[in-house]
Amino acid sequence: MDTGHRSGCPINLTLEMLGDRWSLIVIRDVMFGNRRHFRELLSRSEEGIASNVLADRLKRLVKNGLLSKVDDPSHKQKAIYSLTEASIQLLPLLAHMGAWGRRHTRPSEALSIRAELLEKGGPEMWEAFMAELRFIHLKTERPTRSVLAELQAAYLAVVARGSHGPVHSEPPVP
Amino acid sequence: MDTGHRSGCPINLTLEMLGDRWSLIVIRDVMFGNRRHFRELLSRSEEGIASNVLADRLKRLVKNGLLSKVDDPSHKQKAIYSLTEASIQLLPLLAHMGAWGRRHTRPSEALSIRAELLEKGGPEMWEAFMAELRFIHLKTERPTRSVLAELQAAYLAVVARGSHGPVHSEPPVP
DNA sequence: AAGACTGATTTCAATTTGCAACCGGTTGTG
DNA sequence: CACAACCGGTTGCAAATTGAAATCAGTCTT
Repeated sequence: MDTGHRSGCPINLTLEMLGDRWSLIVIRDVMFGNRRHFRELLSRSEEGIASNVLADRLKRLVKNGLLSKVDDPSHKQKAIYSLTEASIQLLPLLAHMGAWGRRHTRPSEALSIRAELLEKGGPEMWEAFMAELRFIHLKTERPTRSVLAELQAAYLAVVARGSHGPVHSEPPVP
Repeated sequence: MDTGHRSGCPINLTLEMLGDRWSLIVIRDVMFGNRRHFRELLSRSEEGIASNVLADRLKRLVKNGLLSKVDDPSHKQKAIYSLTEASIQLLPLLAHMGAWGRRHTRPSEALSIRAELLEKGGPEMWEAFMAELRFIHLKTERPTRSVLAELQAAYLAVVARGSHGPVHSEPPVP
């Protein structure tokens, strides 16, 4: 009865699914940057993922139920990637990861502002964000609060204030 | 001014430090299993890390300030690895990871019980655990509550109750 | 002195990564 | 209609990383 897993520990199983250098970067870009197409994920990310690695990760993430893929009706060749309930529930994890990174690494100021906001907002803000993500990706009812807009506004304010990293019309993810 | 990093995003920097299949497993074993020596980490883990990979990860983790290494006075060749404040602060992350894995993967019941307890205990329990970890690894004052003992007891109770995975005199980490 | 135990290192094959070029089909533009 | 730009990938290849097993020299126990 070999399941192909190293162990049944929930932390280990999570690590087997997401424990590499790119999977969570992709999910972060979809979640915070609302990148929904292959090319957007490929070229509009700070980190510069290679196209073959991106293709492989998207395949894996879809297979593992962390992303869903549908055809874009407006363009026969386009695919739209969406978060699933499972990946939406990764938000607290990403928030903690951002908070930890802000304390224990040397992040750029501009790219930290969202992590800071998300940490200060706490679980209440996370719930609001998750509700918004369900609206965007799972077509549930539109919530009143837009955390995405709050984060975006905060980022733009920091960038406008000084020279804190690269300026784009469409900002990078936190 | 190339820092050698892909980007200054706190999530990315955290991923550069911990985003691989083994680093967090090692920290988990030190944290929840109180494994402090090379051999303990090598042979008493469910997942079976290879010795060269373990040696490399320990080196990296020490270099990055997530573990500290001191000589064991009782044995000239022994080294004792300890958590640092930075890695102790990874506890909420590991707790979330366990909670997510419990919901979205198929973990074994016995190995899930600690994740469940840690999730139910919430931030209050995490703080108590972190205080205990500071006592164990950073020699701060002994706290009254021992979360480690609570988790251990719960695990042993589940194992005793039925055939839920392997039985060891020293149980694996959650 | 024997033997087990310590934290590793070595060797080698297999896998994964990063990089660049490329692909056939689709779309918007002149 | 011609054509360039764009679409989600694929291919080929070198370099780096990983995994498994054997090995090592110093240390402790008996």
